[in-house]
Amino acid sequence: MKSNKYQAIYQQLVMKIEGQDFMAGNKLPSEHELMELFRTSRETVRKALNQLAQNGYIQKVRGKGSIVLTRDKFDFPISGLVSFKELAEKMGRPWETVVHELETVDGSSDLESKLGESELWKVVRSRRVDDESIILDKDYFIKSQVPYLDKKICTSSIYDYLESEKGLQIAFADKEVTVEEATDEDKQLLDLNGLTHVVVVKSIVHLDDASPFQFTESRHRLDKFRFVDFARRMK
Amino acid sequence: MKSNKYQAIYQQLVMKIEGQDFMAGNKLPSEHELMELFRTSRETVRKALNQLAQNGYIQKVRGKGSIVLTRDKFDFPISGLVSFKELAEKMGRPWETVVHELETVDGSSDLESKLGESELWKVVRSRRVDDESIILDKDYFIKSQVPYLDKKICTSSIYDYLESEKGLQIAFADKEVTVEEATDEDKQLLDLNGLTHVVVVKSIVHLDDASPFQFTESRHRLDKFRFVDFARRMK
DNA sequence: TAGTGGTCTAGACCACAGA
DNA sequence: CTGTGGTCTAGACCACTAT
Repeated sequence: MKSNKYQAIYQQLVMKIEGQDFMAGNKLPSEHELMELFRTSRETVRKALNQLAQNGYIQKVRGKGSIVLTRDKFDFPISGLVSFKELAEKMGRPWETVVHELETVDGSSDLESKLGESELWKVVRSRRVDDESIILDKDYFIKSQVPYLDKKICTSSIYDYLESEKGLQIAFADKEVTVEEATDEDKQLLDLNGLTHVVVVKSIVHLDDASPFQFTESRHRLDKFRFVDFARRMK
Repeated sequence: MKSNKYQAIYQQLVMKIEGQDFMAGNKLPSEHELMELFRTSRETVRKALNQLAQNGYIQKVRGKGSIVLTRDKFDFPISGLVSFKELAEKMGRPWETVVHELETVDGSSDLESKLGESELWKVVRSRRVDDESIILDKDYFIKSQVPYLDKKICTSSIYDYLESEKGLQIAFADKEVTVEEATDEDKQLLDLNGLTHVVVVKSIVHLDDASPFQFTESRHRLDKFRFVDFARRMK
């Protein structure tokens, strides 16, 4: 997809690792060997290797080499930016989205301070898997960034629409995970089966130019929640 | 501390950002300017800037510059590797650690597959803040990596001991966050106040040479749990 | 000692934003 | 058009691991 040399090298190495051509526990070819193999400079090889290390494929050890790590633990990777649609497709489960609200609101002072705008879209959706509503998503979008929305777009994937139709590029998100008592709204729109609490993931999503454009509150049924993180000590 | 040039530049820029010398929303000096300012090459400046971007201090935008981000949301950063001691000190609260178990065990087949060893230390500790036990930590260390442990070390910080006394360098950790029903042990050792579930953070910690050496299960009281994540779309 | 990854340099060309 | 960041090169020296 990308013409970048180091990304192409990264992708080829990922395929070889996932295809077990390079086994976990073994060492990757040295930077010098990869340099000749891909007919490129060492810094370019190193960019690809750094990306592999950041994504948990290898661990680089000075004087030794790059060790391939086991990826078994990552059968269900949610770390990072993952939309419900991507998640559901990864799980290979039939899923469904129900739109409960789609309206324009004036942001409360709380939301305004986070998004810096007052005209917002409010979208409330529940997510059904195996005939149970297990996630309640409450999204707020800045209307100047997202002038148009309809029920059909909300039912499929708003992100797909924004990226493909509007050319908006999502860059990064701050997330906060807590547990709260279930509200009346939660009890009404989710199948809680008597559970008294929900896991709440709040996030602020930013665009490529660093401007915030979305605030999301995702309320999960306790027993269906799982979050995977890969933390790396950066020196 | 480090003689690396790019880390020194990174640290100086962090100080200037946190000291508001560079204000949020404004742009950092361009790479060319920083190059002359620090009398170094552009790639070295870029290494420092990439580190700033990864840690959420700036957002780099092609054709424009590097924008300083607001850090208000990060008043309570747990993302990454944070020991209970670091966390408690950051909160500025008086805290206490109670050691319930400290013994050698043969790893179950489940643990062995994760750590690849059978001789393990098992340490069970609860963490008290404001006279309430809110976290139950169950740690397993590989005995060949950590030959000696005693109650005193467990009461303060095992990590401090390992890093300063044994020279072990922690490199990265895989974490998984879920919610489980409280066990009898949870009810006994935590002040649950009738709560029926606990947040469970399981993690595998690796050393610099990529070998796993610790498995931890950290069980948190629901209402005292908070996890902050900073996810960045890597292209 | 030979081989590994870590840092650093001085240059080059490209893609993009803005006046 | 100029200035910005993104990629790439071909070297150099250093720190560490193994033998």
